Amino acid sequence: MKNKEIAALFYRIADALEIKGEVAFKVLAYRKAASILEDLGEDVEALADEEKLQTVPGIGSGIAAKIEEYLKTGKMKKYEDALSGIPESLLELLEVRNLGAKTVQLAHKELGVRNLEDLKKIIRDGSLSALHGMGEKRVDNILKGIQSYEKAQERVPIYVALTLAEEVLAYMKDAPGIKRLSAAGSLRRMKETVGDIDILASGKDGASIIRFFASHPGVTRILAEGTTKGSVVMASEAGERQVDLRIVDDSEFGAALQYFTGSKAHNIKLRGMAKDKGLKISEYGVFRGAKKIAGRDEEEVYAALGLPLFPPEMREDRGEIELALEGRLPEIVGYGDIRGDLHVHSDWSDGHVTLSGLADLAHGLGYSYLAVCDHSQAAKYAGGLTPDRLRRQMKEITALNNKRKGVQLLTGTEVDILADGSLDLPDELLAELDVVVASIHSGFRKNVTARMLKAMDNPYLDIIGHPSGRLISGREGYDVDLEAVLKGARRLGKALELNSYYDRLDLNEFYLKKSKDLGVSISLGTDTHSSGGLQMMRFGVGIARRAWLGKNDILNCLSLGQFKKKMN
DNA sequence: GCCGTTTTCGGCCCGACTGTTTTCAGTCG
Repeated sequence: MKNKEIAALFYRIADALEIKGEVAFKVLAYRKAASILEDLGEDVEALADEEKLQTVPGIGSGIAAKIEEYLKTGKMKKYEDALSGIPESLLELLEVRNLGAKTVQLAHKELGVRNLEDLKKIIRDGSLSALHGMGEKRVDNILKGIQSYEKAQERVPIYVALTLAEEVLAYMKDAPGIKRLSAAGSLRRMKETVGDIDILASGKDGASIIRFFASHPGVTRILAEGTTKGSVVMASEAGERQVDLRIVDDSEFGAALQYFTGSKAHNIKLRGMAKDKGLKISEYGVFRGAKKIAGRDEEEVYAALGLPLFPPEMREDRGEIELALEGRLPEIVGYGDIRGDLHVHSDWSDGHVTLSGLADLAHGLGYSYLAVCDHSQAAKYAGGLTPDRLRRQMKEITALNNKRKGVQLLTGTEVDILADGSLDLPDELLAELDVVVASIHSGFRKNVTARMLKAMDNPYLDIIGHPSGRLISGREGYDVDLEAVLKGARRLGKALELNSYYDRLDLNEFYLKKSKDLGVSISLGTDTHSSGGLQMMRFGVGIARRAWLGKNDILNCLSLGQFKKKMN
C-alpha cells in the first residue's frame, strides 16, 4: 500500500506551499487530502485502478491526477515544484511550537535559515529579534518551542495516556469549586495513540482551579497558567507528556466538550452545517445571531443542529453525520456489553495468574465466561502446552467449574499456525476444546496469507488471533494480505480477533470495519498474561466502537449459552 | 485545491491569546 507514502508527499507539499505563502485554502486542501489518505481503509492503488479516487470526499480532480501520476511514474511534478528553493530541512521547523510558516519564511528569506541549527544560531546572535515584528518575547517563545520539540513529543499508546489522564481527573475532583470534569480530544475518542492530553472542567474560579492543577505533584514543568487555560508537562510511563486543562463556565460545558473532543474534521463539517442553517457554533455554544440556543450539554448542542448525540469514538467525519441525517446511525457496542474474555493466558504457559485467580478476576468484572487459551508446544519460549499437559489443564478447568458458581472457564488454546499452515495440536484434541484461537508466532515473512487460509480450513479452528501481527510501539506486522484473510474467514465461517492488548489492537479499526461490512464475526480477547491484563478490554471495545461494530458483530457479546451453541 | 437542491465561481470553521502594534498578524487548538 502506498497510502502513507503519498500522504507524506502531500504533507510536505502543504508545508512547502505554506512557507512560500500560498493561499491558505490550498495548503489546507493538501493537508486534508494527506490525512484522508493516511486514514483510508483501502489501498489507494486499487481505488486508482477502478478510477474511484474522486469518489473520496476531499480528493478532487487535481489531487487525483497527482496520485495517478505518482503511481504511474514514481514521481510527482507538483512535489518537485513545491519543494524547489525550499531545503527539506526547513520543513521540519513547522513542527516547532510558536513558530509558524510566516516566521519560517521570514527567517529563510532574510537570514538564510535552512535548518534547526541555523535557527538556533540566529536566535543566539540576536539577528532574529532584529527582524520586523519580532520582539524579545516572541523569540523567547520560539526558543521554548525548540526545547520541547527537541524532547520529541511523540504520540503514546492510549493505555499510557488514559492511565495518566485518569490519575489527573481523580486529582482534579478536589479542585476548588469544580463542577464538571472530562477528558477530551483523541483520548476521549479512544484513538489507538494519543498526543497531548486534553482535560476540560467547568467552574467559577478558573484561576484557582488552574493553580490547583499546576501544583499536581507529577508536574515537571508549567508551560502556561492563566485563568481559562493551563498547560503543564507531566511524567508518565512513557516519558514526559503535555497535559492541557481548559476551564469554562458550567453553562458552556457541553459546547466546550463537543468542541475539544473533535475530531477536527467532524467539527468542521458541523460548523458548515450550522452556517447553512443560519447558526454559528463555537466552544461557547450554538448561536442564532447573538442569541445562544444551546451549550449546556453535548446532546443539546447536537440537537440544535438536528443531530443525535454521537459517541465520541464515531466523531471522525467518516460518514457518521450523513448517516445520522438519514436516521441510519448504527448502534455500536457498549463498554458494558462484553460478557467474557476470549483470549487469556494462565500460569500453565507464560501467564502469571492461576486458573482460579483468572476466574476471580473475571468475576470481578461481571463476566460470565473466560476462555483459557494458553500457548501450544511449538511456542517453547512461552512454555507452550503439549497435548498431555493441555488434557490435564482441561480436567482441572472442569473441576474448577464444578466447584464454583458464576464465571465459567472455557477450555481453549492459542495454537500456533506452523510453517506449513497446519495447527500445532492434533485435531481430535482441538475438537474437545470450547475455543480454538490460532495465531502466527514465527515466520512472519513466510507465506503468511496462505498459511492462515490453510489453517482456516481446519474445522476446529474458531478464531484467527492478532491477524496482522503488528505492534503499535514498533513492529510492522506480518507480510499478509488481510483482504484475502477476511474473505477466507467469510467463506469458511471463521471469526477474526480484535486483540485488545493496548500495544496490539489487532485487527485495526479499518479492517474491523471491513469485517463488519463482510459479515465476519469479531472476537475480543485481551491476551492477558498478568493480573491487570483483563482491564485491557476497554481498549478493544473502544477500537470496536471506532469501527462502528455492534453487539451482533462481536462473539463475546453473546451469553454463555449462545456462545457455546455458536461454537458447536 | 475542493465543492455545489440557491453556485462551475466564490466561497472555504471559529475564536483566543500573544505580542506587537496604533488597528492587526501570527499561531494555536
